[in-house]
Amino acid sequence: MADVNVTVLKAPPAQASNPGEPIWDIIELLFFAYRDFVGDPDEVLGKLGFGRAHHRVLHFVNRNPGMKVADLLDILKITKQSLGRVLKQLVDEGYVVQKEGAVDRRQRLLYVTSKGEALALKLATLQTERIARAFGSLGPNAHEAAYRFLAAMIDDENRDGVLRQISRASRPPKARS
Amino acid sequence: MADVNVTVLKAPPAQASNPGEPIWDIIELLFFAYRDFVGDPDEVLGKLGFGRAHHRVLHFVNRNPGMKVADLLDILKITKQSLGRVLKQLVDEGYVVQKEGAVDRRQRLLYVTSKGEALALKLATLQTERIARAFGSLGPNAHEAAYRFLAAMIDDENRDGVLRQISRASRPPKARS
DNA sequence: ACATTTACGTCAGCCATGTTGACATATTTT
DNA sequence: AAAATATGTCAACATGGCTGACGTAAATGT
Repeated sequence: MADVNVTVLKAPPAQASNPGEPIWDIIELLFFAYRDFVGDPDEVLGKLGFGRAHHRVLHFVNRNPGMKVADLLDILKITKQSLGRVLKQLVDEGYVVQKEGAVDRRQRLLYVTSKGEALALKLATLQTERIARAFGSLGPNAHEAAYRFLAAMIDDENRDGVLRQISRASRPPKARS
Repeated sequence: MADVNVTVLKAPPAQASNPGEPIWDIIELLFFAYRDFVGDPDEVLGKLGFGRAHHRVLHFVNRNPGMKVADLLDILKITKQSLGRVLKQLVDEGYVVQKEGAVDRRQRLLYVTSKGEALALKLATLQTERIARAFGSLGPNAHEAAYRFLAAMIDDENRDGVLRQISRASRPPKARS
């Protein structure tokens, strides 16, 4: 029996949002919540000589095996030079491999190794524990509420693409010869 | 009549959370939502030669007029050297002023100028528009749901302090001679 | 009264990770 | 054959974290 917190907090918003006035509470909560959220993996990453940039690359490669470098650049919205630096380290240390594309041999399709998958899972588990703890302290529809709120916060132009990518990721192992 | 989006999206979570498995959708949505959220102010800041570090300092000084430097360091969790760099620029360019503490004259209490307040408000308004748009596309209790989710995501040790700080911020103008 | 602690500032240098710009190489497309 | 595409690389620079050392003024403790 895990130590699950099932207390349903009755926390009211700090303010009634007057029209036109900044929504200070959500602005600040996003800052604090995100900082704690991304802070969890830092200790593990630090021991390996990696940073958050490595985490992001490893995460998305793990979730989208066989993705192109260009796709990764699109998701991360950084330059290929910035990506190249951290990607090279991940490849050199055996967390990621690049395979020549079968159909288009210019492509270097990205895959995690088992070592990389293990690390990605370890980091995701840390973050999942925080999320699960939060959901446990809220009502039964907490997951759906969080999903809808976060999805609605994404740029209109990106939202559909992101949601599609999230739902299809890690479904078919994208069988490759 | 503003162009308010009142469509209530019926977006289901991408996955039923199997126990012990990473909650991939929320992990990724946090990444994308936060990136778009903090991206809004960047253009404005860039024109002024400022970055996100300046934004954070300006934001919290605006919200907590008269705060001590030590308090700001606690909130931001950075070193005084890192803070000093951006704070000095904000002071030099007339966005923030430091006043000697009346009771403890070692303290340099921080206040935004009217120029600083105007910028803080401009940036907060950009982010508020995104949040309001999101809430508009969700149900009537979206604000409370988001508040509770984000609060639950904060470290247990910090949560009460953060919530207290959020609720009392900008209430009393902290009258000062 | 004097010693210590506290609040803050500063100098110097390092690191991680973002940027632009230019150029190279292999491969596919036209 | 020429042009476009996918990727890599070199060089230089900016931002914003960090550590360590040191300084100064004011408050606090004995």
